[in-house]
Amino acid sequence: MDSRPTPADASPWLPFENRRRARDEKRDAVLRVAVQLFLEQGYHRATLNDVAERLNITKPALYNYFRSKDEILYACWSLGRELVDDAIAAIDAGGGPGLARLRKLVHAYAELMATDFGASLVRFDPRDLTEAHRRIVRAAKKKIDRSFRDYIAAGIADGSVRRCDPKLSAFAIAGSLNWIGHWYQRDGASSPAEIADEFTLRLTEGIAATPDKPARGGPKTKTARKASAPGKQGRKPPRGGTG
Amino acid sequence: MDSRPTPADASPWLPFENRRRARDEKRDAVLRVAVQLFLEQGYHRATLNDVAERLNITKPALYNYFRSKDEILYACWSLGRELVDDAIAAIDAGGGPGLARLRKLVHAYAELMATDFGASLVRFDPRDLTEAHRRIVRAAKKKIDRSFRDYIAAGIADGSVRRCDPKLSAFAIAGSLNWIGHWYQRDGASSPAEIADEFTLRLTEGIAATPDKPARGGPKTKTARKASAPGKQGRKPPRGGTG
Amino acid sequence: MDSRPTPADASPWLPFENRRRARDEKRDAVLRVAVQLFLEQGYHRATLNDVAERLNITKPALYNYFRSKDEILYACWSLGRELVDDAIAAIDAGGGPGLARLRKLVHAYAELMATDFGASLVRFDPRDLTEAHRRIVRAAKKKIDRSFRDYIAAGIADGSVRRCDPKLSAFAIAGSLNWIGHWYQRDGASSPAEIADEFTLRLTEGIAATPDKPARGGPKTKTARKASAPGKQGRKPPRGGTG
Amino acid sequence: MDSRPTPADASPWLPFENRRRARDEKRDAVLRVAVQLFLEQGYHRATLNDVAERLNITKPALYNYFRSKDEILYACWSLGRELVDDAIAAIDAGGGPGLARLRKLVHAYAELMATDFGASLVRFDPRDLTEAHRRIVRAAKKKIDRSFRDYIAAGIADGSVRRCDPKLSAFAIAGSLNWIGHWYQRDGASSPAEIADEFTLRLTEGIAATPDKPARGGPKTKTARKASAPGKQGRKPPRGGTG
DNA sequence: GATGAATGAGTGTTCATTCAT
DNA sequence: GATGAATGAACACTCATTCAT
Repeated sequence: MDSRPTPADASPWLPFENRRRARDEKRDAVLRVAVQLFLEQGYHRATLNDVAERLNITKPALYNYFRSKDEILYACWSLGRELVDDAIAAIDAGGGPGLARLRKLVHAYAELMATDFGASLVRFDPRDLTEAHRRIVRAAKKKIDRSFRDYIAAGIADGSVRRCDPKLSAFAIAGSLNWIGHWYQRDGASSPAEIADEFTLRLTEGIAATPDKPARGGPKTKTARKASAPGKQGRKPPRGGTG
Repeated sequence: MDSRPTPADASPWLPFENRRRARDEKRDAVLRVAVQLFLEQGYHRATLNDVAERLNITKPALYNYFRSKDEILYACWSLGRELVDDAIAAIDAGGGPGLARLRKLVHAYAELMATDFGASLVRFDPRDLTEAHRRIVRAAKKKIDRSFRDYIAAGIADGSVRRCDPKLSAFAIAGSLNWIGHWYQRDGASSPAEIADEFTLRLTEGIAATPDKPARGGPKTKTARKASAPGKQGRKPPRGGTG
Repeated sequence: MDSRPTPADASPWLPFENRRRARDEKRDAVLRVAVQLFLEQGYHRATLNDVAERLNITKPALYNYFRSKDEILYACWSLGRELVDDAIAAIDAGGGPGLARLRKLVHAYAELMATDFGASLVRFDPRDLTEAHRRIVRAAKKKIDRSFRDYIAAGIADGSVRRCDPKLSAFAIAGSLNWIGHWYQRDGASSPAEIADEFTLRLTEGIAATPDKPARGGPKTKTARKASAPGKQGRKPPRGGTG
Repeated sequence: MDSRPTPADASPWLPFENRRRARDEKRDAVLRVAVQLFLEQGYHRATLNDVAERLNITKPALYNYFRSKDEILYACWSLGRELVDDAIAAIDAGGGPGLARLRKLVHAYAELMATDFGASLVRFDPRDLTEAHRRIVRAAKKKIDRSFRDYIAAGIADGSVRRCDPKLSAFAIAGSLNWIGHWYQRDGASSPAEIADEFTLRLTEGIAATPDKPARGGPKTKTARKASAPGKQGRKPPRGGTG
């Protein structure tokens, strides 16, 4: 048995396997493995050798796809960013009252935080990037923050959200969500969908105009909601909230 | 102008200065500089040479006070932990309804997150520590988390807090607070006290039994609350909530 | 003039030379240079830089072949051990009376002590090795000692050796031989073969059953025995016997 | 209980003890501890801190008695040398046939090899000394070797020793003896006196003019010779002769 | 496209030695 | 005489990166 987190067949370089998959596929494989390793061991402790080893290739081969270690880091982050951007774009496209949109974002963001690339967004240290990339990261984060605030402001305007400071509220909500990226573990007690459901409810009930009466579950998930009556204590985030 | 964050006179080794301060004072100076540097540049990028240089000593001199780099890291973290423990002890000693205690904790914790040693608690990576220290860290974090939950549970019992899942709520609150350690900057728009006041209000209003009517300001701070009417947009967290 | 003991062409890394020799050849070259340097300067005084320099490579390149300095030390020792083991195996395979086998061993061992890898066996300090390797070393030494004793015991049994304490006699003989590793120098007055001949004679005459009548020269060497009549003072160990 | 090899009271700096002993006494104490540590751990692994610690003093205090670490090493060696010189002087003063004197030397030398300062002579590496000291060491060793050869030559002249090559014989004998310094352990099976007796017998029986008839025991020791008939297997050197 | 081999720059750590007190 | 503190010089080891093949 192979106890490595990534099943060996995730690597397009597997020996005895067709080695002619598209370049992009290989690039993606590098990122999948890298993001995992970076999260698992931390960027500085994880060596390119580790990455290469898990891919059944050698270290210099990585340089066919990336120019440097920090470029890999950036690419990981970038993939995570795309996910958030897509989510935001979809929500924006959907329209609806501010509170609904906020809830959709919270839900999507929470789920993303439970993915490798999503967690990249908050667990990687921008100081490991080049200045150029660092600037891009800063801008992207600002944009995401903007969305939170905009939805809240819109909600206030359309009456779905109580009067409050959008900046600060966005801030508190995002902080809570970001933290998920630090504690979530695949083998934890709660599934990403469950966590997302709960956080959607909890993080918005405080600012909803009509407290306590969201349609419970907001953006529906196909999640098997394992018999937890609303209002009852049921959700179980795996570890302590202090990280 | 000296652009270094620590004013030079923070070092007991300053040339031409009285070198006879106590050993503990020097040890503390090392920690003050180290925690700063670790936060500023990240643990791995900050070298012991950097630390020593800022103290006007040489690298090996550090080994008079600490046995290894990771021991310095642990000592920094340890100091932060003491601060939290003291705060919790004081609150426990004070008694009062669950909600009041929760607010005190939120307030104290938020303020701590704006200090170097406080931020250590959430910004240092336990994987940089020895296994022994890592275990201590884990236990301490669990204990802090416990306090959040206990206060909430007590609040529910005494009627000061609405029925909710203590675990999850503690989780959301602590997540939001921890995040402060990641974005707070000394030169930001809001003072630690202001941030603490706001977070105390916002993070607990959602679960208070009688929403919207906290005595506004919870644990009073002597903070000059610069004319910001409740409900109006006044608080200014420096950067986006997405870290 | 190049005063270095190893002629430059011993290095497969010589500049402007074909660099494509086999990996094992390079590994061996490292060992050849390392053992030399370790004997010459002592393990602690010899740095990996020294080793690398003599090989026209850089220090980290050594890590392609060995994981640590002490692993190099062990590998040197290990090569020496193989030589002894082979000699013993050959003698065991050959059979013959105890005394004859003892003489063969003394002869072979003496000659080995005059080689770099042979001297490793007695000049390297096992305390520089890891515990695991140290155990192997101890076991190997015990096994060699065993052979000396067994041959003596066999000799007593078959009448070729006088009655004596095999343990102690083996001890005295081996001690004398081991010491060769400490004083022998390539540029000394006696060749390894000469030394081996003499020691074979002297160290066994005391315990031979029929004193004074070994076939003079025991295991014949093709050594040019430079006109030294038996009984006359001819052999010239380079330096004093006190090391 | 104190498990350290040297009883604590060997240190003139022991707390609560009269601290006013003579300077030389302290110097000697340093040497006693140093030689022990150097033999125990090896010169390079033993730090001056280790030495100081065992003496209940601090590292710089050592510099009151010695100018450098290698001077301590030399002083240890020097003490050992005195012991041998004294023995030789006594033997020379005593006169007697060559064989008798040789046996006295072998006996005395063997016993010395079982002492810390005696072992210094053969276990310390002269390359750790300054060039000046190294020269002294070389000269001293030559002189000792000279004595062995002289006694043998005298023995041949007076008929007590069989015709042989004095140089080589001295060499083999001394080698065997030196090796004792490498394997002797205080807690071994044989006492120094027993070892000395045995080696005196064995190492000279081969070259005695009338083999097998030494007055058994040569230079008498008061050693309790635990019932071991001559010629029978009785002596038990603790470990293998291969070091 | 991939690799084996090599490197340069750096990092924590050790330790004999010095010096002001 | 003794110490606490500091230092300089080294050293083993790591790792991202390069390059000839």
